[in-house]
Amino acid sequence: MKLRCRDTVSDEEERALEHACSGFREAKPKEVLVHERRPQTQSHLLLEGIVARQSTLSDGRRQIVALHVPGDFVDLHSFLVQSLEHDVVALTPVRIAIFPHAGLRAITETHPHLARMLWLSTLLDAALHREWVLTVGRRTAKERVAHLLCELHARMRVVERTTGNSYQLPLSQTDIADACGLTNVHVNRVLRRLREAGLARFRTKIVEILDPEGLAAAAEFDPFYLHLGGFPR
Amino acid sequence: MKLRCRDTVSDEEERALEHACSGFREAKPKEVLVHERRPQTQSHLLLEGIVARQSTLSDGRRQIVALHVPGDFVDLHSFLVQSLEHDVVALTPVRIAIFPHAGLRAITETHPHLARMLWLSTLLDAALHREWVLTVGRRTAKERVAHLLCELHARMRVVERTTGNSYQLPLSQTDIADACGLTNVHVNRVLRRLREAGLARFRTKIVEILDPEGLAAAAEFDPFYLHLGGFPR
DNA sequence: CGGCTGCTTGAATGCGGTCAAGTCCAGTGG
DNA sequence: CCACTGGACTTGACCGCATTCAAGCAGCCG
Repeated sequence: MKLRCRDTVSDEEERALEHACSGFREAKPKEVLVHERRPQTQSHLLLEGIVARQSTLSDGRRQIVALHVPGDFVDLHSFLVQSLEHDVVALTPVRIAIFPHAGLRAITETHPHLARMLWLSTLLDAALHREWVLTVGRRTAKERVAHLLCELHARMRVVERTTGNSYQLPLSQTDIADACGLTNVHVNRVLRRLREAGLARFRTKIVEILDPEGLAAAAEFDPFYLHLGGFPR
Repeated sequence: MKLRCRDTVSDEEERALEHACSGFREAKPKEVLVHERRPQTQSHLLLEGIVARQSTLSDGRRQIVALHVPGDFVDLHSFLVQSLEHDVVALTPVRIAIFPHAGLRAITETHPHLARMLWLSTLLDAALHREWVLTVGRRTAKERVAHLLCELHARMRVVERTTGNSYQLPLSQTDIADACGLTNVHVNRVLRRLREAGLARFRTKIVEILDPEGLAAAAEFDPFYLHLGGFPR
């Protein structure tokens, strides 16, 4: 639970955070963990698996607005906005830690530094959102998929879910398409092109990055926006 | 400065906030207020005018990732992430209030409720970002432009910058294009179609919404994501 | 006056979507 | 054991929305 090491977290703060956790939960793929527009009284920290935040237009067009890997606070923001404007859905089997809002609120009253760290984690979410706006707004299909593979590689590595240049990514091509603002058919074609270009491979739910520099160049990926550097807050 | 009335702000908190403001600044269109990747020591609250946060790919493709209207804290997040991954640019003549990070940090130590309000404002930013991901990822060109006009109308109304169903929007069509992930040429065509359909008009830097319900329907616009409802935090 | 920026419109191009058919499984049940 | 089923992946052919390229126009300013 001490995954958030962009700044030092004291033992006392770690205990305060553990104290705010009321329990755990598991869920299966496709299960909706949080429904949009329903008042929430707790937030969720992802321990294992992958979850998506997604919105759907009336005619069924679906967009994944964020993907989360283990260690991410999936809906910390519900603590202050009460109800979400999107669904939170498990894409794989997941394990989750639950944090009632009352406890989070108490932390903001008594542990300002820890509160800033939590605030920071929502700011990093926002930075990811902005990069995604850039991606779906201006990058080509090939760049989008390549960028997503690079981003997830970097984020998975932080939480030690990679083995060298490959990592498990138990998503369907349709999931990737909905994250990139493309169709599953076109994602399939793009993945083939990436494979044929010797850049990356995605099969049997495993991503292998064959040419890290080449893939990053093709995506114009620069991990700066992940703000991985630590400094005192 | 008491624009943030989603929850009550006490006199004492208002004074604390005013105390944290170190001064003011003006800038002309196209001026870069904050450069990406440069360490920051202060944040900026927009008082008058419109600013954009934008990223640019190496070949010049530009994406506006956020637009700000008076009353918005443009880069409050620099307080915790130190340097931004995007530029902050004035699109019109602007007037700005400056808040050194030290003062903001002090607020988090001594005014937990005010700190939560500031945190909330960054969460609302993130909610806007997510809606934009949905927009550029899944909406058609016509829907995108219509949605932007609706969103800005709602946001401008909150800060009393509207007169009935019209408001000043001193942006170029290229700015709108870069916000919507389109080209200026196509935005021009879409605006014509919106006008011919009797939905909205945008000329001489003024937006007139001729058919609010029709425009919202065409955009599938629902202001819920703006989280305008107030409740205690 | 020229020069610049932004708006407008037309014609051609192309990226990604749509539609459709077919393949490859893992799971299920006869 | 194999037939059946459903879901995800793959590939091809065609289509269309938005881009690109280009030209012309309007307003503003030195």
